[in-house]
Amino acid sequence: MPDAHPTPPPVWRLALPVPLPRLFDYRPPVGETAEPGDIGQRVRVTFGSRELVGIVAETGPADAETPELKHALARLDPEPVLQGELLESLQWLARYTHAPLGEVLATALPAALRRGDALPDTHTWAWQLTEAGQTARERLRSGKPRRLADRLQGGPCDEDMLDGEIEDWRSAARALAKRGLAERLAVPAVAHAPAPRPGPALNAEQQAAVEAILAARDGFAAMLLDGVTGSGKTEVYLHAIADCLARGRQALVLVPEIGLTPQTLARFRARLGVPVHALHSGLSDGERARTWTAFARGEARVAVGTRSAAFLPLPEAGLIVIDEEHDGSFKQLDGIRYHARDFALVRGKALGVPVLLGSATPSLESLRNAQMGRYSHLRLHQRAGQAQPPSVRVCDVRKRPLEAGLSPEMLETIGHALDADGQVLVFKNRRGYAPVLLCHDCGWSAQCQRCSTPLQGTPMTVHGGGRRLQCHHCGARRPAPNACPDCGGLALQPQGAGTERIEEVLTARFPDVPVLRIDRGTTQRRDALEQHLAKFGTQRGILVGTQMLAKGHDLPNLTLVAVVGVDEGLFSADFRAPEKLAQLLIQVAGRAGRAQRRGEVLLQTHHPGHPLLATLLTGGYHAFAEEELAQREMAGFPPFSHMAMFRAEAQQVETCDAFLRMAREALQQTQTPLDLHGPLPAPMPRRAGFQRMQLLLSAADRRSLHAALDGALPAIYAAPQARKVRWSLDVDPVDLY
DNA sequence: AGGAGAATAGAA
DNA sequence: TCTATTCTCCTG
Repeated sequence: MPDAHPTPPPVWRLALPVPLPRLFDYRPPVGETAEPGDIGQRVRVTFGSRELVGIVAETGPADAETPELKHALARLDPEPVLQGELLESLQWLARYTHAPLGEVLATALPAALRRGDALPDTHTWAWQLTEAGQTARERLRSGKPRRLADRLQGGPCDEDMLDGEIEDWRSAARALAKRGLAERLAVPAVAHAPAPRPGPALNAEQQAAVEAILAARDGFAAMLLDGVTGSGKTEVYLHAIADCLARGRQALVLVPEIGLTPQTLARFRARLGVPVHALHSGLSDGERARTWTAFARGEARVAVGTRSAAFLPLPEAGLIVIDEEHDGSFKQLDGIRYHARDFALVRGKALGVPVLLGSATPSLESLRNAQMGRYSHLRLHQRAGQAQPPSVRVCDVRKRPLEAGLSPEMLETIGHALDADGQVLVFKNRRGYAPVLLCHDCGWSAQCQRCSTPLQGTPMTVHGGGRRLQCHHCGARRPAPNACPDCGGLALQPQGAGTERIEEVLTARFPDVPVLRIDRGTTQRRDALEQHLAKFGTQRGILVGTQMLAKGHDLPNLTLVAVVGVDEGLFSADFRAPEKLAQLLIQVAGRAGRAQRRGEVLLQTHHPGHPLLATLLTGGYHAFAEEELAQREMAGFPPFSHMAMFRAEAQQVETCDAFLRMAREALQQTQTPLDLHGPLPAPMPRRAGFQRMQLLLSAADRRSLHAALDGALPAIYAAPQARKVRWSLDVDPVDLY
């Protein structure tokens, strides 16, 4: 009997890469049907007047309201590109960041796949000797080609492996190929049987850490590997990864942007004996898509990558490692504002595999999680080598004549280090854009009278070209004083001199030694830092730089690290500044002095008695962290509260203000317990002709924060003010001011 | 977001 | 009156 109300055929609900918080229904191409198994497939559709690639997010009956749906143009994949755990984790990420699913999925897919390109071949390239090559090998003169020929004697060898074994093998291979002695061949990327090579023996602490990781390998576990600089965390990773490979599982290692060096990769390759896939922003779209696909097919085993590698499919996952977990580069600052560490933890949980977070200076969030028993806490106290920790001195610069922020004592110490044929690193801490006002005579800095308590000062930041002070908590404004309210001195000045000025002064003062400045301006390209440092070598001279120089390349002849700009971290309006400063000081201090010579660290400050410095110098990072966590708890800052930030940008300040006030109103309407700060001018209130403002939300528990956002966002999206500004929402923002 | 059609303001 | 530019609306 025919159905009186025939159920309409199911349709696809597509996640499209547009900033609209909903899915779009389409009928499949004519003659095809929508099946639940289509979820995760890419399809091409017309959307308005353009064509887009979307992902099937759901299937189901069409919405009765919509009269006639369009047909999709084509199905792009026989199999879903996104499925299982990765798709579920990405759906979680869309909910957590309150971002449209389509944009999240587009961010997760490699660019080539996002555009709709076919899934690439995943064969790898290998080299082998030709028959002529076999016989001619012994007659080759010793040199690169001979070394390569010897290596290929045993059979074909993967290009990836050669990268780790023979330097510049490509030119040697070209030479052999030209003479018909070697050839390149495509080999299907089957999982290689790992051929690990032994490393140095582990000390007792490392051994214990490895055992703890192996004991937890059969399910999800978050583990904080908390080890001092030089304690051999990488060895622990390598052992855990080798075990993971031996069980036939995939391993993912996330590293900060600055940490993915050829040396790091070479070390992994040499020890693990399988191809190690690097994922970083320098890859071409093609390479990226190939690696992604090879992991999706379970062919590739080990990836070492930066932030976006957190989106790699891992159907046979066994372990996730996040090195330098405290590093700020894991947080994406535009588009989908995700935190790769936090997302990796979510994935580890969904995959049922351990997640290992390593750092010498763990984030306060992770330390708190360890304290609460959510992470197991593996400590490495011993240094692996025999290097001694550097001596650290504080240099009081109150009332001292400064040249580009450098005191006479500092210049003198630099001179001594150079006289002793040493290398000097002048390190400029540069955090945030909004400077605080500081009295050079007594160290007084401007605080908000309404928000400060005797325990916790709330700095005001300098705006309006030095004329005005503003509090980023309550929005209070007042004119900047002309004289210091404490000592009456007239030496009030906003913090900060740039690295260029420092370089100038040092070049003038030490004309006979090379001065090399390393910062974003001089070092754009990925390998430029390596090249600069290699060229500089171990000669006597001065390096001037920022964050980039805090870690990475070895500087064996570095005997003095001089740190300026410490006060900006001590008195920043951003509650995370002390944490960042402490991490940086520990890291940068770790650069001074190697085995032969004891290093020296000099911190220049107006606050020689500041508790942060005192605690850090006497008790080390963990003593600092404990005090700082107590401060955060008292002040109600993360990890004891949860934050989100609305940012808006428009030609007119009033437009931004109107949007954010509307958002504020909508959030208040939800009746959720929230603290709202703003709208306030953003740290860089003007950029490229745009005015920028922000609205900060803070809630005691995460549930309230998300409830408020869930409740308010539909109204915020729909409001007329939203169409007049460029706005964004950042859950768990890291840079507040 | 991004494209299209509508509204608006300047130049002949 | 015509055209260059900004504005507003919509996307299935």
